[in-house]
Amino acid sequence: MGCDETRWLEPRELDTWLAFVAATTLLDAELDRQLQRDAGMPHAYYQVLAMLSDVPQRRLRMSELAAITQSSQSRLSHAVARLEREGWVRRTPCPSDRRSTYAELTEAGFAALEAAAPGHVSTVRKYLFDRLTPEQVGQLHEISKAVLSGLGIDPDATTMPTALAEAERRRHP
Amino acid sequence: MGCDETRWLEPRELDTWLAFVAATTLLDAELDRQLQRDAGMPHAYYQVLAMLSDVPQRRLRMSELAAITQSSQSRLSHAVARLEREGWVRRTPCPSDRRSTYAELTEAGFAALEAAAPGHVSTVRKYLFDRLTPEQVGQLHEISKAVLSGLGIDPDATTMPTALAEAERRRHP
DNA sequence: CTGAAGTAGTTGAGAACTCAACTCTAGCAC
DNA sequence: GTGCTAGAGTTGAGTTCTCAACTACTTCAG
Repeated sequence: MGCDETRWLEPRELDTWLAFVAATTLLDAELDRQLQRDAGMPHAYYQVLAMLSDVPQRRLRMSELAAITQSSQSRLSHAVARLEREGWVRRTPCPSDRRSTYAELTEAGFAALEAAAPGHVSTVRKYLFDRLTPEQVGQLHEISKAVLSGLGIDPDATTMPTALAEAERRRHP
Repeated sequence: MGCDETRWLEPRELDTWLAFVAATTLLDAELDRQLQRDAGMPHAYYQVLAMLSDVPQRRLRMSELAAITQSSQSRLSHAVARLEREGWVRRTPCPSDRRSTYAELTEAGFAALEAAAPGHVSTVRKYLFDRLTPEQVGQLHEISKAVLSGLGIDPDATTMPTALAEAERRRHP
């Protein structure tokens, strides 16, 4: 019969897949562990602070912030609630659209980020960039962008200047 | 002063890092969503069943299983508890070492895996391998192995035959 | 202006994970 | 043998995340 239409992974693909899953799983765990231990926050929260720090006025609407951190609205809402309890982020209502809320990095939040950054960056170096040749960095960039576009994401939207332009354009089309 | 010894990421590296984090975060979320929706299990649990299915007798010691699924012992213990409640895995004591426990795939577990596999594989294809050229698959494999070895993992240990040999050798050195 | 549909954000319940503390067993020194 | 250190696994508390339901506001058709 015409059963089993599934196109399984070829051996090369399977090996690649298993290695890729293992590498990303462990790398992510390592990043979380380092940040949690040394800075008291998981990687996802670091990203929130980092994105806010890199933006004019150090504030963004919740939905913009969710978009550039690859977070669901719900997840971001819980995250910001925690960051706010910590005193690292402040929520303020948006005057022009009263549905919206600004998330704004506080001084304490900026200080926490500055304290966390060196350890985080050196972890990223240690486990990723130090192991790769310059060509491999380029390859990884291309591969990541290819995957992103497959997920319906404009690959430039993960880079701050463009991410902002995107968000801006979305509001004033 | 000689402060700020941190070697920050260069622009190329930063772009690569942001794209990589975004891609892996979203890809992982997509895999979890697909499996949770269509098979009632997260990706991590799928991996447990998949690894067990691929092994003689469809059973492994908990610690071996933890190693090849990149899981902490605690995480695996919780996971297997859930899979056991579901009737997909059975725990049996190991006679030769009474500290150890076997996790064994049940018939129902095998059936659940068989039912889940096509959808999972086609998601992996759709969002990863379909977007990559054959060269990029090779590059991704090399990059993943480089990262794994940086994490102190033998990259071959994610491939089943070798993973078993490793575990075997560890027991009878 | 009214109401329908869409957008922004929050909330609560439950699932999954982390960390540290714990039990039980093995292997080894003496 | 006795005691000591190490290994295998579990547990519980606390944290983060997901999903679905919800509120509140905006936009736009008519």
